[in-house]
Amino acid sequence: MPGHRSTPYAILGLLRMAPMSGYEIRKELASDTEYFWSESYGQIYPALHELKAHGWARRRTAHAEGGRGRQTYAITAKGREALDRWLREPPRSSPPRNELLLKLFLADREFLDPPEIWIRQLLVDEAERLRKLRRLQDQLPRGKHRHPNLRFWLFSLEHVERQSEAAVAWCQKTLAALALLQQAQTRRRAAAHRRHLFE
Amino acid sequence: MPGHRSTPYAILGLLRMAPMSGYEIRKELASDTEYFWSESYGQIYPALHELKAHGWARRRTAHAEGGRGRQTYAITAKGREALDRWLREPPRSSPPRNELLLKLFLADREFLDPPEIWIRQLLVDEAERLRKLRRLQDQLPRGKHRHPNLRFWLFSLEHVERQSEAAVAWCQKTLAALALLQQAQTRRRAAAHRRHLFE
DNA sequence: TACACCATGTAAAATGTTACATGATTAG
DNA sequence: CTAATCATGTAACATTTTACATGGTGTA
Repeated sequence: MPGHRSTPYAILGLLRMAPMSGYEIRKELASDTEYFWSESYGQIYPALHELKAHGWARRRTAHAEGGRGRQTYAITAKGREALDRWLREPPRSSPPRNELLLKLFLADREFLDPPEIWIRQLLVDEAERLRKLRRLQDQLPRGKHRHPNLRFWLFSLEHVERQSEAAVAWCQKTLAALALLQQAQTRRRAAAHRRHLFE
Repeated sequence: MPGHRSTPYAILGLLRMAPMSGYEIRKELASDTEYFWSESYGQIYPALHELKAHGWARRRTAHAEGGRGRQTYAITAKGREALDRWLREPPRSSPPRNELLLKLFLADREFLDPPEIWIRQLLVDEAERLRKLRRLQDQLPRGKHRHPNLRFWLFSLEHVERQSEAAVAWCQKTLAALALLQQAQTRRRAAAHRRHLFE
């Protein structure tokens, strides 16, 4: 497994919890880890083939001859070793890319309305995310979920929660600041209009 | 300019502030926007050629015949229009990918030391980032920098600042929780050791 | 029967980083 | 003279998304 790509390891990590199909992996990633990790089918299926080719996972074809049925993958001993090695390496952080902040940075004076709409939208989204997150945090400990390391999962969710809270607070403060700027702009324009009328 | 790639527009945005060379663009992106945006040379130079091909930027070859000298790019009227259109579109957000949180999620019970080291490191990094950020926020308003929209730049920096603060708080809380877990683990192991001795 | 969802996969395009090649200019 | 920095660029590789193709299974 060359390169320092994390996709195969993310999948391997899920397989260590339980044998799974590509479709199920997708679902897990779209629910349990949606706040900090995701993969598309275009990544998952090729990665599963690689894992099999490396002997890190075993494939079992459930019912139906000819290979079209459901394919379940299980981690192997070699796979466990590889996963352990990877888990011990320090996590890599990706270069920051936040298009909203870039657009704010590049925006022109007098360009107030679009940012206001985006930030309002972000506020709605983050508030909704926080609600879902807190519901999940509540359900997790008492729920049907038996994650091998619930405690660490909760650490991860708490990180996301704090990021979301910070985003909400920023939105509120920035919307207030924008409202003041808009008032000033409106007054300036009205004054210009009056000057125009009486000239 | 096909696709919804933001690189050419980020560059165009810088060119609207002042004509610049590829090298200078790199430097701006590595200082002014380092906290929320960056580009590598491998992106910048091809993008500049595309901008020129689209008539969104004009190139002037400074001194030296033969094309090897410094190449300065300036935005054109068409470029301004394109940038304006792009700036009005809502920002796209990228799917979340945080390898630290993924590793925590995948970690095994009893696997306490590596996460502790990573989080300690993150705490150091975020604290340093906060210091630099706050120094920048202080210098910006009174400094030599005459950004066309200082106010919005500060909004962006404030977003990063709040994210950093949230990260620092999470690190501290999580380190404390980990320390408790480690103590419990040590006690468990000592007990096992005593059982072993007296058996 | 039709619709929703289960399920696997590929190809192409888009996107991005890294390493390298090349040479000029400037400060000590 | 030498090292650092200025400066432009390309090729190879790595990564990721998107769109498409294909068909099964359960249920109203």
